[in-house]
Amino acid sequence: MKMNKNNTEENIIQAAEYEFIERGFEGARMQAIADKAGINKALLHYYFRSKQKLFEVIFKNAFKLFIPRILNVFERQDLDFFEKIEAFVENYLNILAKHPHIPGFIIHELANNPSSIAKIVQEIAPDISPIKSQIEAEITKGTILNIRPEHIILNVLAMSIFPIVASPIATMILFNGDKKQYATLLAERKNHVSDFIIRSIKNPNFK
Amino acid sequence: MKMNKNNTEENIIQAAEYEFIERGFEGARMQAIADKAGINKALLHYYFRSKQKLFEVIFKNAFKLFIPRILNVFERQDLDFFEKIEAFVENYLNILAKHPHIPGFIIHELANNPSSIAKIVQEIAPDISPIKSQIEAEITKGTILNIRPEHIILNVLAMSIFPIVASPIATMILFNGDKKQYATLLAERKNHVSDFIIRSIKNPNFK
DNA sequence: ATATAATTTAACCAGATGGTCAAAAGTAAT
DNA sequence: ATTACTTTTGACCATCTGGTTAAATTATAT
Repeated sequence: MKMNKNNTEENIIQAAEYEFIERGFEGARMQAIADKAGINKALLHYYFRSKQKLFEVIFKNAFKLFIPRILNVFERQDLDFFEKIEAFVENYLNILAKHPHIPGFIIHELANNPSSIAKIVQEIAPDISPIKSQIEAEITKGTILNIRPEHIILNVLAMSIFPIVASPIATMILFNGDKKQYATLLAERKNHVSDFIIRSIKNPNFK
Repeated sequence: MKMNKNNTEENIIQAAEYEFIERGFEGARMQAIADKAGINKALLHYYFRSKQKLFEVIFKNAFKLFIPRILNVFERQDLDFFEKIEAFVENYLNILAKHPHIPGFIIHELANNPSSIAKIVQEIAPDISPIKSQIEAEITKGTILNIRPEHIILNVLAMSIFPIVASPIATMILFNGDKKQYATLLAERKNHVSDFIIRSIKNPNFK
């Protein structure tokens, strides 16, 4: 019996995405992927030669989502720097809310550091130098305090990503495991994070 | 031949710690642990009945390190709230620097959420209500802005933990893979993080 | 229709993996 | 020295896992 003629590959990718992101490379099972895709395990190897190859496809996809369209926002001429931060945080938190398991997946797989995927990261990694220079320009103008751009970038990412990556523990510690309360907190952060950042970097003596 | 009479158990734990934290539960191999402990694989099962049991011991230890002695710092009467934050961040970043792989380990294993370890977390999870009430008291006093305590706590943890958990990607994105530069940045954060937090929560109109 | 190429499957395989067992080696007490 | 107990080992096992192969099925072109 045969129902899908051409979307087999897409089925596999979707199934693999779920399995790899949910269980990690080591935890993922080719059989589970085959089952979820509704196909034979041998067909998996027909489309993607090995677990490793299939994984690399999934990882690449995931990493592209993880590396946000920051750059777009920071190229916009119609926003001042603070507005750019606001726009970025809101966009990014929305993306993360849709794909909450991606960051943890990336981080974990990259910690196990097989050079194969490190290479992928290097290829897709974005160039943040424009953002750095924008921050430096703002510092020169005097609108924001003299803080190393890397700290600011890291703080924005940390405050955006960490609450999602660490949501199980955070839920436990902050709300004794109550997921609804934690979801509410996460929703609040769309405004909170950018406010928090801006309050801390803004030069109170400007003008 | 027999060299260690009684420290076998300790050898096992150390070896298992390394293996589990480095490779995760799924990636860890009992054989590797046995080898690293310099013993037979059967002896592993003699001391700890199963991989799962051994893992739970390691996880518990790791989690105790991950959950910092926050509370101690926040009970000190000789520090005002801002000084407490400074002390906490410095202490915590020092602990994390000594055990950089723990947070990622905890987060990843908890994401795979087998109820067995969720139970462990629940048992050891600290009570943060004293910190919450301290923050609320400061808000009432007017020393800090009206921000939900949970956001502040989450931000402190995020800015402390994330740069370490995500160090491979962060190093890649911020410094094109230059680990030394990233290490320098991490060192700077011992002052940066608390300053950044305090600047953002301090009420500029107080008194 | 028929030859050709692409897709799919069932059956298998070798190696790895967590775990067991009975016997050996070591330790301590009488 | 014998007994009794604990610690350690080598050999082994059932199962799982990624991967292969040859044959069957389906699609495509002539």
